[in-house]
Amino acid sequence: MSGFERNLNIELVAKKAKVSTATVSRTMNGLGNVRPETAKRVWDAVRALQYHPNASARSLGSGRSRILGLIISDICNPFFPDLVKSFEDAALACGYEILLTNTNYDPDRMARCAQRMLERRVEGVAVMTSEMDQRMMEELANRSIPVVCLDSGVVENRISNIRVQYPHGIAEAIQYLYDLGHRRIGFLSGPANLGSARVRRSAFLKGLRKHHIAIEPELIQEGNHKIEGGEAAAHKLLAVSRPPTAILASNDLTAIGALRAIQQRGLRVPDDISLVGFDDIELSQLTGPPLTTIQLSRTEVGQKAFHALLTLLQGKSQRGEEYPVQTHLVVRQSTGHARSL
Amino acid sequence: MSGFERNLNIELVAKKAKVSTATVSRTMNGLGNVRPETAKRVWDAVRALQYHPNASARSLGSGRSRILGLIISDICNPFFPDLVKSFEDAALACGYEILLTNTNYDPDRMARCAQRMLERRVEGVAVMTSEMDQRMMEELANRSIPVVCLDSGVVENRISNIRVQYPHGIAEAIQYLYDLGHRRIGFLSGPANLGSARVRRSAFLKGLRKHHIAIEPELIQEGNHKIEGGEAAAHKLLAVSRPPTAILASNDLTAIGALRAIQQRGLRVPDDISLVGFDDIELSQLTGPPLTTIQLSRTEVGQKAFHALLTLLQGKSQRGEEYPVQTHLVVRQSTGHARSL
DNA sequence: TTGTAAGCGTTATCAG
DNA sequence: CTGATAACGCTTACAA
Repeated sequence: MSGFERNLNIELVAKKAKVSTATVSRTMNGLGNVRPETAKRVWDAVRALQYHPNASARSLGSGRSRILGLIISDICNPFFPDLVKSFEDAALACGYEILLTNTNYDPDRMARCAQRMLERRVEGVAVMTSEMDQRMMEELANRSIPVVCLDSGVVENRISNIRVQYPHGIAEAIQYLYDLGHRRIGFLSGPANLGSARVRRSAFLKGLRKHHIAIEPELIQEGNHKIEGGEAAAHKLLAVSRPPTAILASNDLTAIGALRAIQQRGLRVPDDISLVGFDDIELSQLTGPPLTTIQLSRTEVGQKAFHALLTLLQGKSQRGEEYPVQTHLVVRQSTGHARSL
Repeated sequence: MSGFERNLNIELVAKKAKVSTATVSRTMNGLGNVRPETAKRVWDAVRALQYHPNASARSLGSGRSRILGLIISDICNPFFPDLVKSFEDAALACGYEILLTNTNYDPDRMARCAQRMLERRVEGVAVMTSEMDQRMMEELANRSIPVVCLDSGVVENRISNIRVQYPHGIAEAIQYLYDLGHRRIGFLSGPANLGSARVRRSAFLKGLRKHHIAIEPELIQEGNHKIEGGEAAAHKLLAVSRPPTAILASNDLTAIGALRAIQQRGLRVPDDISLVGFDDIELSQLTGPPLTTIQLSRTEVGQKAFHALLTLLQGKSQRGEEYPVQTHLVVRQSTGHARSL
């Protein structure tokens, strides 16, 4: 039952099934041009020996790795698990393996990620982070590897882009706050060096202008997209001479930090101040009070990223495309009427 | 600057550096037996061509994949990201690549995970989930692949185990509740078919016995380690004729569900009822009130899992070992004195 | 220190 | 429908 030959390979299977290695290969790859009887003998041998073809040899022989790269910032950031899962499930369903790498927000590490992708000869890469650098893009392009980015803005040959429609959700949020009587609205931005954070910020500014609300620099504070950063930034925001009656945060973690800061100062949400997050991570339903936030479906991003890649991979057209993903306001309990002064 | 030959390989590099392919290989692998001058020529060529060795060919040629498998249940379960990250960081630092797979709590999918591992010829596997099945273990054993499990209990040749010391933390929690005057302590278990859930449950029972507290079946309800399950189970627990004054949950998600149920019933935590979670996921600091919980360091689990594998991989000894990971109570604000009746 | 050449386990082409 | 056999790109004795 156990007791095993040194190296189980296609030849042993062929021998056992009394066919050539070519026939084993054809059978296992379902190429169809094998007589059913023969195929059965092959499969019996495969099962009996518990044979699993060597993926490296397969890649080398066929010239196809059947691997897709997925680059994210940090799996511990609650934004990513859903995205990873949906991308992976879609890819697996199409017979692709995933090479998942984390940049940890570090350009050096991003370079290593890219290198690992190249060494494994991935057939396409989804870059769901903004640490992407130019040199890496070139190396991928030189090798004709399709890429899909998140919010990069560029669409070229073999480069597609998932474009999150920030303005829509943010406009909804500002309109909602405006209707509740809020006129002084603060913003807790993400780190200035982060592309998506900049886009969120400018969508916010545009929203204010639409309502003819003057933009006051002191009402915009920079966080780091983490709880601590949001907490610190919110403290600054609350310390100004005329603090805002409502705060919009660049992501939910920032909002949660703000929630903490607000409560530390003895203020209540939403009675004293309204708070709106961004992303709608699981966590935002669980805070006290549950967070009003702008939803961005990570599942949708992951699925679209995969399909964008698949299209580039199978497509006759090399042209990249833009895939929009909508955002919209989800009202929960962290927002309410502006307190009359 | 761009414009690229069809297939960049070691031979092109050798040609450019005016050496043999063997020398390129030796240089890039840092085997040391290359004259510095020669090495420089090689590296120059590598850089100039932007050469990245083909990992598949490498595996095939050397007979070593340099890949470690990591099997988890579900990356969206907040228990796992920390574990994955610490395992991965440790592995990367030692030059190993990771093949991460999710079982989604599904035995069929677990089988596919195992198959993918086998095809990729991973050098070791960390099975951090309990869907592990016997057949898979045998296939791995047949191929002499080291395995490290989480809470499996078995330690054999080439099989190590990370043993979480549940009893310690649970005893601490019960002692703590006991000192606060609690005598009726309920338990929200995990799914009965989950190994680690069963271990947690029996550690709880043992803790009760130590304090001579009678075990009442109606004070033990089964959840599913998710929020909804905890919520439903807690409702059952609160509906009995003499409800408990304190509840211990099998994991934090369950406790969070319980928190919800308690509040839905107009009760307050900890004034009316005390609540203790398990795991100490990030989230447990963010609930209202912050959750008293039993900490289990996922980072430690991930690191120990990797080192267990490394030991098995490098070790002269084939013998598996047991690696304990301690748990301990973290008191926050969801626990207080038992309400006098 | 360097080069030559035989694998490694597949796939794919080409005959039969 | 099936079988030989030449790639695929690297590593690693073995020779020089």
